[in-house]
Amino acid sequence: MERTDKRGKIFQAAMELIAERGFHGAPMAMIAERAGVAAGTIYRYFDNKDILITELYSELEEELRSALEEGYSVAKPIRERFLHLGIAILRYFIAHPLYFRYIEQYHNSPYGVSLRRDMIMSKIGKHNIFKDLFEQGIEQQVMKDLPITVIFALAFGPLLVLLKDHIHGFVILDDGLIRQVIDSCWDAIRR
Amino acid sequence: MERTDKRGKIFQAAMELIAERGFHGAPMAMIAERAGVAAGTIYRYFDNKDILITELYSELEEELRSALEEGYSVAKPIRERFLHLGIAILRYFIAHPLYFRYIEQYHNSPYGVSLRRDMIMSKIGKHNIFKDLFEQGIEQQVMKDLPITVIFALAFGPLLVLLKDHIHGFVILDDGLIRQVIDSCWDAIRR
Amino acid sequence: MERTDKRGKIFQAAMELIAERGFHGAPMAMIAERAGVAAGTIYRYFDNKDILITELYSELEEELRSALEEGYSVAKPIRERFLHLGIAILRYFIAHPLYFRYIEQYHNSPYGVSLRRDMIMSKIGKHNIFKDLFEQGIEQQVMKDLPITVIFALAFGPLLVLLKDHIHGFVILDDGLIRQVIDSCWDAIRR
Amino acid sequence: MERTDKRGKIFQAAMELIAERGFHGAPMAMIAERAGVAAGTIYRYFDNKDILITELYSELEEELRSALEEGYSVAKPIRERFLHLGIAILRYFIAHPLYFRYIEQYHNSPYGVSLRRDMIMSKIGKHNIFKDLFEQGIEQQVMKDLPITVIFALAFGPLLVLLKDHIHGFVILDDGLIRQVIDSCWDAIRR
DNA sequence: TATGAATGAGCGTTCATTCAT
DNA sequence: TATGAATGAACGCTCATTCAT
Repeated sequence: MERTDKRGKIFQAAMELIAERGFHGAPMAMIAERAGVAAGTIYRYFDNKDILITELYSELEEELRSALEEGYSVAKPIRERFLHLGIAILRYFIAHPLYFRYIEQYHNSPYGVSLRRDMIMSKIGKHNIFKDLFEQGIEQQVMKDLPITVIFALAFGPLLVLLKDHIHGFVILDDGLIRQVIDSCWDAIRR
Repeated sequence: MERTDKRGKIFQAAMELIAERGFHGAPMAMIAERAGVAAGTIYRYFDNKDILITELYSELEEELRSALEEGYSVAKPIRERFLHLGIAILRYFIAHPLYFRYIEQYHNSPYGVSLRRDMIMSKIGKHNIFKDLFEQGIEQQVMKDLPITVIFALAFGPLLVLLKDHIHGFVILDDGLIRQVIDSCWDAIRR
Repeated sequence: MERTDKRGKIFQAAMELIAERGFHGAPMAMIAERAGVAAGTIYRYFDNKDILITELYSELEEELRSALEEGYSVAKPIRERFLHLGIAILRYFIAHPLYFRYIEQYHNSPYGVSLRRDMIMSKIGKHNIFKDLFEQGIEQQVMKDLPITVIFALAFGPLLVLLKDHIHGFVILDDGLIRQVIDSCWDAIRR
Repeated sequence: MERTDKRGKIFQAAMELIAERGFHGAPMAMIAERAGVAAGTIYRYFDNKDILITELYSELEEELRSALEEGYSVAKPIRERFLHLGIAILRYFIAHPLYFRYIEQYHNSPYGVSLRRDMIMSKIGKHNIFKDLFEQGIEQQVMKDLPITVIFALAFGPLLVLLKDHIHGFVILDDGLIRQVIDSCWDAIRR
């Protein structure tokens, strides 16, 4: 459609700058410059900065969801599904560290407060693979009988911390370590 | 001494506003107003906003540290020490939710980037009770042989997520649940 | 090109206000108002107030230099060249009293301290017509054998005082008086 | 009288700071600190900063006048009296460079604009030794028949420039040079 | 549709001055 | 008389947003 995909360029520029410098380190003029458009042009695509930020977040979240669902099958056993998700999350954000930083920035800001609910958990609509997985896990007595919120925290809380550490270079998450980490998370929630 | 303790009032006002609205949602004039002082007065106590923010953080961190060390004994067995710390962290921040929010804001900002290292881990000087505990745990083969960073993430990552949830009302962490959570964290790191 | 020449208007407004009221009597908002622009607009043309002040000075200095060089010829005898310069200086600043005041303000401020060297003397590059003139004058034994700094002071010090007086209305420098003054200055330096 | 002469200390502190840093580089709090008094104390002695500045100027001017009058005799011939004054001015300010800087600051500011009239010329009351000297000089046809303002500029303009240069280290005014300079000034005004 | 100059509210900070002690 | 904590107006500057071109 768009010859130059200005919208995409604005998105990319905003994502990079905000991920690297925070919302207040990324003025609209700077986003425009990096996107190669005029400042006013951004407002053709987004009503204001808040909307740009929020839509960008939604898009990233959607992309994450589809990445996680790739190769995911509800037919597989609980544990296997859990391992798949855990590994997929780590791999995804290791491959896209800026996405992780952006999402973090978002959650840790007035923007994120409104739609709330933990990062990956943001189940809009009926089907949330995490929720489904955990409910089944508890039902089948494979997982501890704890509130889903708690299961979620036990399962993925460590990943958030580790991804931060990985991005900052405090630890290197290779495939072996990733597997050990997810196994340990499983230990936390399994019966 | 101080009849009115303006410094304390400024601290409290800044902490509340920043916890609730972020650094940029808390202009100095607003902090001053909530503290019941004139804008210029803040500068008698803190050279500038950055220093106010940083000193406030240091103070909160120090308070946390001393809260955790209360009743903590290196003489006790590893597992018991771990339980003590986990429970203490949750209880402390449940009692002081604004402290938690403030500290989160701080870490998720250019300020926190410099001293980096996860929240509670910020070990100044030689002895860090977390580091000591985990090193001994690994050495005594009570904990998994993983990098300390990873152990730390497994042990406390869930708590960060849960505290957020608790503060937002998505879960209620009573004593029973607290205990179950910490037990589960232990499951993640124990051999 | 520019229909409205905002940069020029800002320059003019800044020059007038600073000349009349000093640097601190000319807030950016006031400069903006007189220039007929918004306060923020100034910053499109000048990074900050210091740069506005410094560039304005450079521009004025350049204009002065070119005014002095007009009709000046190194081929003419020393005395004639001296008369030309003296008269030209007085005429130039009588015609542009605000320039004189601005330049004075500049030299009498932290800004002017760095490039220092008396007002008109500010020789950039090799060739300074004043320096050249005085060196030749001394060499040819037409002028007293004194340090150039001293010759300069004797030659132009009176002009600075007189221009101030003229601007304040304490004396009226007409062509006759101008000539007498410059002749007297020549008396001070000639052998 | 005053055991500690706070007024004098405030004067000295203000003079030094303003001479070195300009009016705006010398906040009342800084003056107070250097004077060893509390900020509020200054207001016991001077109604406000403007008055402090103005009174300080008057005092310096008075001190200069009395320094110049020392050894000055109307009985001596014109030329001798002129030499006396010229040399005395240079010596005085070479000995008190901060006084010179302060007076310069003062004249080059909104403060100095009101009482105006050139530095040393500020004749309050009937008898001004400069005015008297120049009037007699003209009358006796020892000096050129020029407006007193002009004579004054020719006589003392060079000194102002040279003192600046001396203070900045661009020239060293020793006794020999001082004499040559004053002689040259005499050349400018003498018939 | 795209531009980017222009806007002006809002920020962090300074400092002359006041006043309770 | 002296203090210095407190005040708040005013400053330089930023940046989300608008709008004439």
